Amino acid sequence: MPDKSFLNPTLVVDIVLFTIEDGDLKVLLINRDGDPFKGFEALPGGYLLAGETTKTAAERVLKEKAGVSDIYIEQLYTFDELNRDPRGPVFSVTYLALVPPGLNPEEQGTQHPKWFSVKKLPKLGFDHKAIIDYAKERLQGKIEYTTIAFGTLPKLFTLTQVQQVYEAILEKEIDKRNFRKKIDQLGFLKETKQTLSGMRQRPAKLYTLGAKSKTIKLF
Amino acid sequence: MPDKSFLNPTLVVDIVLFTIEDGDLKVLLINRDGDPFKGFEALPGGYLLAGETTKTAAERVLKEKAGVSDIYIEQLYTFDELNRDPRGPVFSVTYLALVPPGLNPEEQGTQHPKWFSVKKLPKLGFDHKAIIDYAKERLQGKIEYTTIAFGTLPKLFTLTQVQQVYEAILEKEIDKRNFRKKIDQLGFLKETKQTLSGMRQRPAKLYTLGAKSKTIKLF
DNA sequence: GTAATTAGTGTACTAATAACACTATATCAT
DNA sequence: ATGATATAGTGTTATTAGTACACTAATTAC
Repeated sequence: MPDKSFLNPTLVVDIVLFTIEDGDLKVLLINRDGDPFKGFEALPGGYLLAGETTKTAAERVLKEKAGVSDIYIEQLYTFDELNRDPRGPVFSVTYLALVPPGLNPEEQGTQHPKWFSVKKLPKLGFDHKAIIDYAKERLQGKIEYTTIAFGTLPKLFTLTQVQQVYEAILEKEIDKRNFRKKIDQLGFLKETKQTLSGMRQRPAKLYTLGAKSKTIKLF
Repeated sequence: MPDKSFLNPTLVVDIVLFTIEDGDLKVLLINRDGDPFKGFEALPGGYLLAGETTKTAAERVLKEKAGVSDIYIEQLYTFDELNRDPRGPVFSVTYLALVPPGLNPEEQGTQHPKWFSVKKLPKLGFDHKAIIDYAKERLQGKIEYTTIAFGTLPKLFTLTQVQQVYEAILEKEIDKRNFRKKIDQLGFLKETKQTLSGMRQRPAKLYTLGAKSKTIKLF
């Protein structure tokens, strides 16, 4: 066991919760009501409780602060710059999480979290800007060879919605026919008999994510 | 700051140091001379010292236990199962590191580390088997789109050596002409005027890694 | 019933990948 | 010296994947 010359930093978790809204990748942030970085926005996060792993703690924080559970979550990176918190060495085990759109976190959480487009982020406390950038890179990387993108979609979705997710995350336009051709030949989507009608246009077929869909080579 | 109901686990670093020897991916392990897991092999690792980040600590441990420095190293994952250490909650921030072959760690380190092929690992303590598996997956993934493989090669190397590294890491054979064609069209290797002679065959040209070589799309 | 809006579809060209075998140049043995 | 051995080095063809591009279909709104 470590003696006095060893360092045992405080450990926290911080979560980068993304969603796609209006074709834009958005991240959930909470305005800090105390020092340090009072008045700045910051990622939802917190300390570990006894008996918690970092993942359990991250899931609890998401439930408490954003009212979400049972969503896609994966460990991102451990940020450990010694001066990342002015109070002393606080290492942050960070998580990347995804929710479908339509969630109104302001009504759910206790600290009034809000969605911000990653394209115009406000002033952020700590190293949270770097954490969000890293999370975005991870998401952009993994969308190419996993089905992670479907974490931002409801259980039933249209092909246009899928394409919009890819376009928002990759920040580029994709040709509709080529996109559908590739989705089709990968064969991990299951067509349902339902359609999405009520729009002022032709109804779109609804799909679900099939079984064999974790590490297929995508784009 | 956390009060008594918060958990502040002990933090350690563990390093998965790989090399390629005889066409095989090998990992450096140290036989444990104390409990827990006395007599089992384990990854080199240790506690943080005051003023260290996890990366600094990992580099120090590598220097102390394997006698290596200035090598490729990247953070891998933070393992935090509550029962991964029988003594209590000990979270491990793990690193993936690479060295060129030819290093004899047994003569360098104080605790007689040895190379083991990842294909036939001995009994390992803690969750170190899972950590090595994860490191291997990361390496296999990153070799496809980065130049990480060159971390296991000396500054000057032949194309055959490069191919052997790819074959060892990906655990499959690659066609020589197709391999060289792709390496050539990616254009991040610089031919030198030196050759590797003294073998009982035609001398091979020696190459170095060029500048623009971090995130090129490879295989 | 006509305008507006998004859903849904195929073909031709280009680029990347995969399969495949021989010649070149050194050392070694005699 | 010369022939055997061992690895270095090199092109072509066939297949597969990726890219560019424009019209018809089905619904709702007026």
